[in-house]
Amino acid sequence: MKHNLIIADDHKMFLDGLLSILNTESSYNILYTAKHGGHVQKYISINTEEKIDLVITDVTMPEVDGITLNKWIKNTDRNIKTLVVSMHNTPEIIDSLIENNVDGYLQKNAQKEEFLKAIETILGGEKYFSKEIKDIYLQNKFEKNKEKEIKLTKREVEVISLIAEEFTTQEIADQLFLSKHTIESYRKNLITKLNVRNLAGLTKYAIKKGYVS
Amino acid sequence: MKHNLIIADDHKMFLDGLLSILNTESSYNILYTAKHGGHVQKYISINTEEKIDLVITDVTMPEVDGITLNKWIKNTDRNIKTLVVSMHNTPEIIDSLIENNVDGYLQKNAQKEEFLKAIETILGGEKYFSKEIKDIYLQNKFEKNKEKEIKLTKREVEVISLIAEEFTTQEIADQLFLSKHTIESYRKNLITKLNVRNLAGLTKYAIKKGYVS
DNA sequence: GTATTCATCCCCGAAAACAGGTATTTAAAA
DNA sequence: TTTTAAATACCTGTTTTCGGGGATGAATAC
Repeated sequence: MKHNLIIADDHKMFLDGLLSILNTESSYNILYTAKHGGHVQKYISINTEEKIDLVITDVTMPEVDGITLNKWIKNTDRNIKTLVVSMHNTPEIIDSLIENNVDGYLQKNAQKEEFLKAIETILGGEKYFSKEIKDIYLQNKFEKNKEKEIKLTKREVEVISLIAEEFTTQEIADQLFLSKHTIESYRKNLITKLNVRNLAGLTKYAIKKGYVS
Repeated sequence: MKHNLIIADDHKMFLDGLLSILNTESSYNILYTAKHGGHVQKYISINTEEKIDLVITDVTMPEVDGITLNKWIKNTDRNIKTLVVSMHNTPEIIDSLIENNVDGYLQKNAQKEEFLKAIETILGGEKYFSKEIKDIYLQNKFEKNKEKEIKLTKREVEVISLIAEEFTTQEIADQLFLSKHTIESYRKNLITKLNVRNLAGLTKYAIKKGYVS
């Protein structure tokens, strides 16, 4: 049984290349090609009865881009797979697409073999991402996690250290020549910032970080 | 200049042996021998002007024993050295004597050479204890320290663990199916027992002991 | 040059912790 | 068997923490 494909890309050259690859394979039936996402949306909306297996789309297109198109398709209940093919691969684009359940992502400079493999994989129900894309995605994820790493200011470290050394708010205020309200604020902020519940949590954090022994 | 000695021992055989050893040394002058401590006390009390350098005494004697005698001698201002010689060496006896500033302690089965060495050492102003006695004393000290080590009961460990896991008193009570008053008691006892000031201290202890990570 | 972060200070009310006891029952140890 | 230790529970206060706000000046970053 043939699979029905739709292709959206505003670069004629790339579109032709892709078509020539797909035409060597007898199992793919190109239903429709479009220059931007809006056309694809319209086509899908009209042909409600037609089985559409896969939409291959570029990211950068006039009017309705690939990101929007993918999101739109995944919001239908038609079980249409999506394969995004792009020239520029920013982490933001990849992130957004994966967040919206895209089925695959390739760079445009991919080889014929990889295109066919990606399409096959996706039609088989699995996801396909090129190695480069996976790397970009993960690298970005790690960096974001790093950003999420809680950074305490000098003062906060001072305060949490003294807290873990069993001093009360008032005592810490006296030692640092600050108002007790200030220390209270620090304690409160630390509890929120470090996502703990109380002194015990603060103390554990301080020990883990080596602020106290 | 000869040193003046007094010997107290209710075992004639040992007394004779000791005398024979000391008589081979021309520098010791045996002032007096007694069968129990009371006689020594009386002798010392009466002869206030006489220089008495050393009292060698047994521990187990009728009426006034060696421990009492040592204590009594050390309470005078006569600077009289004491050497205790005993058959049975319990840590309690050794402890008590050292506590009361005894100058030496030997086992009765010591060799002639050790006796002489002990006496010389003591008369020279230093303390002398046989190796065995030192070992018994230290071993006992270590054990007592171990006893002093704070031991938490099973329940206390449970409670301090939960405290360090940032649960409140009420939450811990609920988890252990106990009254919140009970947990409050535990928290309070722990603070006292572990000599800390607050939750932070309890948490640090729990971490050090590996109750939480 | 404006937005954000840092350091600082303040208020309030509820909840929890802290300090200082006492008391009962049970189990273990001396 | 008497004493001691452990586990449990309660009472009365005071202090501290916690969670929710808001505010301001100075420095830093974009």
